[in-house]
Amino acid sequence: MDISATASASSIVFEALRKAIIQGELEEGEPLRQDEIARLFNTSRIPVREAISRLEEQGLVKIRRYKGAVVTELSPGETEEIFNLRALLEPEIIRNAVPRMTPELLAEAREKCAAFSASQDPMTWGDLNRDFHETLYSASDLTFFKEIARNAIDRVERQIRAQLVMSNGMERAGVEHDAIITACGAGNADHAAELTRRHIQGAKASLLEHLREA
Amino acid sequence: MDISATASASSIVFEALRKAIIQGELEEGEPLRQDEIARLFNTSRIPVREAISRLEEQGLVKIRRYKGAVVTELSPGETEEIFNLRALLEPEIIRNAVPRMTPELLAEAREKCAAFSASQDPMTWGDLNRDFHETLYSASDLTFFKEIARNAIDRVERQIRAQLVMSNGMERAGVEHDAIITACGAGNADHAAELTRRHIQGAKASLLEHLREA
DNA sequence: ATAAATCACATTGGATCCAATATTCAATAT
DNA sequence: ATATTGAATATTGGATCCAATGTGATTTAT
Repeated sequence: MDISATASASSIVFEALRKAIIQGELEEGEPLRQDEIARLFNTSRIPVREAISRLEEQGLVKIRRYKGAVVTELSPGETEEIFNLRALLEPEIIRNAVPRMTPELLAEAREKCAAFSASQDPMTWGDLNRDFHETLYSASDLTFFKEIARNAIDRVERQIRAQLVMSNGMERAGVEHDAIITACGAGNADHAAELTRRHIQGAKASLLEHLREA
Repeated sequence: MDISATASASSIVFEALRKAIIQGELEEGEPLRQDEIARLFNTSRIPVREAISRLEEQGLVKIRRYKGAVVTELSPGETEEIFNLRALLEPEIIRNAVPRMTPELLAEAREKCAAFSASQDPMTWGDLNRDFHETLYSASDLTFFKEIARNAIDRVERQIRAQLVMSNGMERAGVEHDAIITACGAGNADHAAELTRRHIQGAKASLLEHLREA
């Protein structure tokens, strides 16, 4: 079933560009050339333009007429605001998710958590971190909350990755992940939510401190 | 300055379709025919398709490949979730806005508030209501919060309008607006935030009750 | 008469082409 | 030498055309 659900060219390009942006392969402020992208995907500029339109609606790029699209740049103040948004939304997602977590899902999340802490390769930290959180969130049925949170995370994913590699970012994240999943396992939704909020606020604080130094 | 900032065809079509959807001119589930829309705006299907791509990213339409786009339908559960999202975000926007409100802005908001309560034409209630809230929010500098809130409101604008015309919707909204703006005028940000939260929760409750009846 | 198959039409997805604007760089004037 | 103008090039926005898929009516077989 679900035959012929092949993705359209436009959605393939969209997902690929999204990934390239949040992974930092495309720098902030870097222009997206339609022709170049079209050649890259063996397609025409039409699907590329639809993909770029979508990216702008997601806030990942800015379009200026006849000038093209560039990867959105965030000021420290804007970064802080998005972390505050996350600190408001994601605890609610966790609170909703905890009573819906099956033993299987908890086991999977523990694996992801361990994989994150065990990884030695900084290139994978961002993905493993996100993978862990998304696994927890997947138990929640708050589809819109998750949609917004996903977009908020997308917008600051680059900074999250930066935060992980700096000072004791990984170490602290690992400890906090352990605490969150313990609370989830104990079925303590409120505590898991509060830990998630602090996890996000903590990341924000250390990130902003780092930005101030630089 | 800022000459030649003419809007592209695609953004004109996007805004027009967005308006048509949130105002209910296009029914839930109604298909959007690219050709028809293109003719309507004296343009080709290309800008129309970019506009529709944007609308999907905003959640206002759903696209199914080779079948086209239809106006998104919301279940009562989804409607409730979006109101809960609003109840989380909009109080924060107000809390942030209150200390930034100038006397001029307060005066403008009072006018909008009065215009809303005074209007006898149900067709205008939705716009006047939104106009009032947006005026208050405009004082806030939480651009992302406002962006998300705007989208959340877009998605349930139809239901908000329905809620206003039913039972004592207008009357209650008028009273609650008065209380909110009084708190804003007094500089009591926390109280204004709490009143906003209750305003949204109240609208949600009466809307859901109405949906259960029908 | 009914159900399956087929064909014509409608609609969307994508490619190619043209127009409008921006950018670059050389030529010219001061 | 530097600033300015203007042409050549690059890039985006939009129109038109073609291919792929869906839809609905009609035909045909049972």
